[in-house]
Amino acid sequence: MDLFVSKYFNKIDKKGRISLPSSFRNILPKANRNEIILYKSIKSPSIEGCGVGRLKEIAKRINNLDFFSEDYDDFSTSIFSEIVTTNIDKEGRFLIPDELKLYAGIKTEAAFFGQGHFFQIWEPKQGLKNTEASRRRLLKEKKSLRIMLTQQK
Amino acid sequence: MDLFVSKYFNKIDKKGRISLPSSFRNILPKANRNEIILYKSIKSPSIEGCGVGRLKEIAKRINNLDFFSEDYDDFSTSIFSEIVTTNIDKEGRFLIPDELKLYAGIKTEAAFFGQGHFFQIWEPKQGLKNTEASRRRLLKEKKSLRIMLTQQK
DNA sequence: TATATACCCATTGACGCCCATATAATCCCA
DNA sequence: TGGGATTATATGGGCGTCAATGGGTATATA
Repeated sequence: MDLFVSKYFNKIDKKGRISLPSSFRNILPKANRNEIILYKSIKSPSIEGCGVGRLKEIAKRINNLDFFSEDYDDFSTSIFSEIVTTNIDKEGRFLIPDELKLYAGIKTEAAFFGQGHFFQIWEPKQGLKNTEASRRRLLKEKKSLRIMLTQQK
Repeated sequence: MDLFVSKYFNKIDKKGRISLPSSFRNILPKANRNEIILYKSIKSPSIEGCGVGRLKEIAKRINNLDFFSEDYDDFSTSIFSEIVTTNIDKEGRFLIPDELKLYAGIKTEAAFFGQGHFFQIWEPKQGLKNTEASRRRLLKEKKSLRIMLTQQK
């Protein structure tokens, strides 16, 4: 399995450390298993995270934009300056910067939600609420949902 | 990680020294780790900086402009003649020339914003304002944003 | 000599590394 | 196949190291 799936609820200790779920750690390439990137989600009060490989991919794409255009600056600023890298210690724990904790309303506990190629970190109650809301929205569109789920390759 | 990412707020001491963030220093090649180049940003009241190796990259980009255009001269003059090199001391600090501080409105504190292959130095409040503005512009162009953020490896 | 800058040393707080424990999961063998 | 033994995971805490910052002094340059 090379996708972030399932959800986990972990605690933040006195030093601000929290364990990245083991199954998430195992998805990171062995080369860069001790570092992840975090950034504010654009669409929700949550933190998104993934391995550093994804960042390099983004860097390449931005670098291909016209260097002297306004778009270049906007992307560069909004993405690079907003991204933080954080180290994972030998026990699999990392620090969530205060600014990001604030943004997501996280205090002593956090919920990890697998999202495939990345994951989200939520304040536990809000995260669960969001999951329910998503599900409800989907069920309202049963028709399209059925298409999604029954379609064979 | 070999990219300038995240943002940092450091102080300028009485002697005019300011610490280059540790994560930025580590990106500089060990060979030239005690020297960076600085220049006025063309598009904003900020200072841009990078390792000396990037000079070649900048030259290449300018070279790609039409040699007979006004832009070529303008960029060439504005950038190359404005570049200054500055040394980093054993503690990781350097001096920002007065002219550049003036240009960016920097007094006692400065904000470093990672921009991938280079970084920007801002007067803290203005830097934050600029980040917000960039983000707002990008959100208006949802299409391009989606391209940047959703594409998977 | 006066001003600027580099080098050296010191302080403080944050962070990484190491070790420890409890609980859960897995293994392994009789 | 049952159940003890081993391993893995989440969590707690001590302590040394490093980063950011301050300041004294030597060196250089004008």
